[in-house]
Amino acid sequence: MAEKTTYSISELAKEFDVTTRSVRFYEDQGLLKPARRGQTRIFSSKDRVRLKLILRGKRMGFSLAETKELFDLWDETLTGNEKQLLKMLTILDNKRAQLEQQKNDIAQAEMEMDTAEARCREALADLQERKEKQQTSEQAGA
Amino acid sequence: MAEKTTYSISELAKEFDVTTRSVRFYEDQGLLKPARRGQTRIFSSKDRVRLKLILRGKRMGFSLAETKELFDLWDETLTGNEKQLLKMLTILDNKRAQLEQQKNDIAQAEMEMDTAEARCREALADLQERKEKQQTSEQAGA
DNA sequence: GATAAAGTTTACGTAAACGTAAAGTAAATT
DNA sequence: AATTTACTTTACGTTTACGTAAACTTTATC
Repeated sequence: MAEKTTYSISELAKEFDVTTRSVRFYEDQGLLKPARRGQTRIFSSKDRVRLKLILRGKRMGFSLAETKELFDLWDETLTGNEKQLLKMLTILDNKRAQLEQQKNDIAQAEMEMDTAEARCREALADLQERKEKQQTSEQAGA
Repeated sequence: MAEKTTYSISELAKEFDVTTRSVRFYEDQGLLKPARRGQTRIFSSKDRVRLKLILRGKRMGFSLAETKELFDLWDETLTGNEKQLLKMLTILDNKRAQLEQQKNDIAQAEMEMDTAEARCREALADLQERKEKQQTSEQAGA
């Protein structure tokens, strides 16, 4: 049961629910580097992983340029250059700080959504009460 | 010690580290509704809160349009219309789902950053070893 | 062999979120 | 009175992340 190793552009597009245009654009920007058979793009499972990372990055508010920077840096670490490795470590630190900020933001947002929901439910309950009162007063009047 | 209740555009810009251009743009898009003294904008603490929410939203990857939608909906809930209240509740649910997705994304990213950092540190350790070996061999050769 | 289906390049168009002058007003300072 | 300082509006420019159309090739199907 080996993992599938190559993908067509439309296979990837369908799997991740993006347009082929987007995939080609990501290649154009240097985020994907599919092989070619003639003109046709052939995506590897590495490309697939990168696409997944691109999209997650987008959901997290990262620009394509930011994501590309990470990809490039990561590739450079494979050369083992000490300077690059250290740079990668500090960048990882920065990203961690960003994630902390995002977690805080999310926690705040969740709290505010809790109080917002509570207020909505109260307002709805009030409306219900009024409805019932109106019904009883109608009964009394009948 | 009452909270300050009004702010100039540059006060807000400085506090939140955005340009006055951005603040004016947010007003233009209907996200802020400062009062005026003559032509000059006078921002209330409500405006200040909204600006804070706008920026948090941006950090979380929300567009201005999305944030505006939330603002508008929230304002509408104050009228107490039942339909609006129910709509608000379902939208809150959707946003919660989004936040869950983001939390998953963040958790995934953190894990991958852990392994990335580990690989960096290993590579650095390898480099250190080689350096030391070279030094000892130099000593032996001398 | 025609024709559809999936792929390609090239290129212009667009929405979002501002940046960046340009030109003017209004109040405070020298 | 002149100038600095903080505002204002108007409006064109820019970047990002694609959409969309045109014109073409390659492969599969009838």
